[in-house]
Amino acid sequence: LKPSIKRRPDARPREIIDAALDVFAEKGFAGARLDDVAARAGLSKAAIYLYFEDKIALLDAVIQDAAGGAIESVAALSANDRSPVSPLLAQLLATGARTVLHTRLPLVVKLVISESRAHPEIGRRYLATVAGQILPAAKALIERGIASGEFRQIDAELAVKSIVAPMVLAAIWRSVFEPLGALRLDVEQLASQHADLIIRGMRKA
Amino acid sequence: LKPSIKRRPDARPREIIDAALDVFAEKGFAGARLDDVAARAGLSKAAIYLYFEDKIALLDAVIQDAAGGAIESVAALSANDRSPVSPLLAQLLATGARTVLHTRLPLVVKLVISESRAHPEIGRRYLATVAGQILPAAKALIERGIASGEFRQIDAELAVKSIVAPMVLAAIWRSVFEPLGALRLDVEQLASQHADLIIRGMRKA
Amino acid sequence: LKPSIKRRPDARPREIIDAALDVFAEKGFAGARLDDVAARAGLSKAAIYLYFEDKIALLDAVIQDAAGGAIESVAALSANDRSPVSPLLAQLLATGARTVLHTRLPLVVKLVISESRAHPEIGRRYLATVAGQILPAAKALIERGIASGEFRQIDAELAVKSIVAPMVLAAIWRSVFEPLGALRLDVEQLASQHADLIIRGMRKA
Amino acid sequence: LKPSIKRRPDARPREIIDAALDVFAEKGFAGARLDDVAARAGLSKAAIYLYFEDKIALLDAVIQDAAGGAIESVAALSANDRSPVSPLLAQLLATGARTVLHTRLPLVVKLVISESRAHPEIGRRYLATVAGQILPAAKALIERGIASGEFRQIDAELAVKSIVAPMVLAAIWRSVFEPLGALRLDVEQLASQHADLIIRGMRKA
DNA sequence: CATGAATGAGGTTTCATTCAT
DNA sequence: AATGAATGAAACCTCATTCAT
Repeated sequence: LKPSIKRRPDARPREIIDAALDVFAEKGFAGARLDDVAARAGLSKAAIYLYFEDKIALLDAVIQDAAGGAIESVAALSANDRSPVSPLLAQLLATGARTVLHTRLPLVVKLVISESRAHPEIGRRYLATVAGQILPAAKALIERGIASGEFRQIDAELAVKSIVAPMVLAAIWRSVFEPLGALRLDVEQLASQHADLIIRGMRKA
Repeated sequence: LKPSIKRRPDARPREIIDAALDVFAEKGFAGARLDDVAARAGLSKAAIYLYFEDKIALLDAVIQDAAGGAIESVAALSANDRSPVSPLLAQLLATGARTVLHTRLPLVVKLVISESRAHPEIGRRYLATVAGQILPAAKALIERGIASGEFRQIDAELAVKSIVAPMVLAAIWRSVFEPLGALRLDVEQLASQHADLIIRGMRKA
Repeated sequence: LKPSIKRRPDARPREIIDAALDVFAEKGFAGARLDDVAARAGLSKAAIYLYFEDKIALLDAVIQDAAGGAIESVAALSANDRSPVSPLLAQLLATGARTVLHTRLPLVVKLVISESRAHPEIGRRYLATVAGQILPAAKALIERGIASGEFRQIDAELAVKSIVAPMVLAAIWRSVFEPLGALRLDVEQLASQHADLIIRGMRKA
Repeated sequence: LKPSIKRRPDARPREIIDAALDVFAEKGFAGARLDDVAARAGLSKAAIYLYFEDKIALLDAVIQDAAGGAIESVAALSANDRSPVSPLLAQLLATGARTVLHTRLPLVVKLVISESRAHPEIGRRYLATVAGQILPAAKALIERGIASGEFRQIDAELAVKSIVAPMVLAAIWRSVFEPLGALRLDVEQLASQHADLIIRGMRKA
């Protein structure tokens, strides 16, 4: 909080986190070397310790950092209260597609999948902040649709998974398989067609 | 200095692979210690090297081993030629659910997701053997449904992803989030309801 | 966890090389433990890797380091151009004796003999730098003696070996047999008497 | 000592020793793997332990085995008592050359040079059996030549080294440098010319 | 604030050696 | 007599972490 000399007000942690996400996603947490993180961030390895207690504290920061952005996206949905649900779901998937395409959340998802077993606290924190926000929000939407007669009587909890699963798949596809040479996945098309299929599937009659 | 234990037949590679899958899934490949693999397999660390060239050869074996089983499941589907497609898709998902529940494929899926970036050959081999078998088979099914007029004109390639995505999600859920304390996912119900939703969604009018 | 010791200038590689030569000469390359090298150099084992890629890179450095010194000794000889050759040969042997007695080249010679088969590049590098300098220089000297009528018509190539062989023997004797308890060899006397014998042997009539 | 069945009366140790000499000479003692020795001898690694206590016992056997042959060669020389010495020295060198060319003693010499520091007993045994026989025999010859007036008053101990050194050099050259691609050394020519040079050098006036 | 230098702890890999068959 | 299977011990090498500057 001291602007001190002429210096940007510490973009440092940002840069380190960004670099770390890249390296962690590429090599895995245990396989990543802080030397590489430092090099990519343009710092010395020792400098990382000025901003982060630990290698694992850095992992935590990387994941929590991404979590923040993800949640905001969904907040908007809960607001709209009385409109029909179907367009909102379509919009949810479209937003998901854009997030998959234009943010680094896919890398974080892969990272969480990879490291949660070995570092449960980190997994739990992510589960609480991300999954714990998005899934209930979506579930509420579906329940509203059922209540309003827009949808048939279905299991809302499971329906949520049916809806979001392709976006998870897309995140993995892009962060894992495309770098391997797999065919590029058209995420927005997938989101759009999936919304269409699922909404028809849930509709009454 | 005791070679001790009488040579159990040639279950050795099997036992090692099983132990390794557990440890790799738990700690990640880089984080796993061969000591732990050996202990869980009831061998000395050095004995692993009698059967596997390398730590990474062991990873490869673990994944190829699981791939084998996964593929057989799908072979059956291509056989049935003239029947309507919808029940086959439902059956595909049901089989997927059972696989997720009763085999260790979910662990392998997580492992592949985690390690493919750092070890591309392994990822590619998996992609070729597993994804390369299942996805085309399912796609062919859907195209047949479209041709026969059972389904609307939709993008078959994307529809496949819509169909299988929840099973991927289930695999991750079980292998990653449930051990963290997440609510248990009823995979068979999910498969069943998802089949219902998607098939309705794809049907003509 | 104590990086301790203040950075001594850049004597580090020197110190490591010196320590390594001792240990390699004593235990052989394969039998030498980097722990011992490190201890003798007053560093941690890991520190060696700050300066040398590899154990074998260290061996290479040890040998190339010694090669440098050895060559300079001979340079002087080629300079004197018109003087009679015999005194130069005597001087060559005297220099050889001093080198055997007062430098660590004998250890390096033993090391090269020991490790060249297993590490051919290293042997070849030494052959090129050391043998490739000394032997031709001496041969040129002898040919000059023959041309000037100082010596009989003999095979110069072989004569060179006759001349230098006792110094090689001396190097081995001192580095291998004396540490075993063999009688001390008076290298300077040997050089002197050998020069006398060989020069008389080569003289005309 | 039981011819038992129809089997050769145990050529086994021989074969193992021969194989071991090759492998030791190539990789050095510490770098050699008993697996390789076994493979080259056509046995299993474990079988070696039926004939030799230890890896080092095998090294000892290898060296002692070669020592035996070497000594016999020289025995003949001491017998001839009254003849002039010069031809005997020439013959000594000729025999040395043949030994260098047609036996595996050069490999043993290199091995002794390489391993004596790390395994002094072995070096000492070799020194006693080989050097301890040849050098004194040669020295006696030279002293006889001095006494009979054939040679000048020279230091016999050193003269011996002057005489044999080229054969040591030849042994090293052939076992170390020629496999590296160095020019082939004509050992018999060297022995012959060297005998000529040295004998002229020692002669009176 | 930043880093070069250093290291302890630990992991993979190798190998001489042994035992049961 | 012979071996395949097994292992303890150790060696090389890496890397997160720390301190002096």
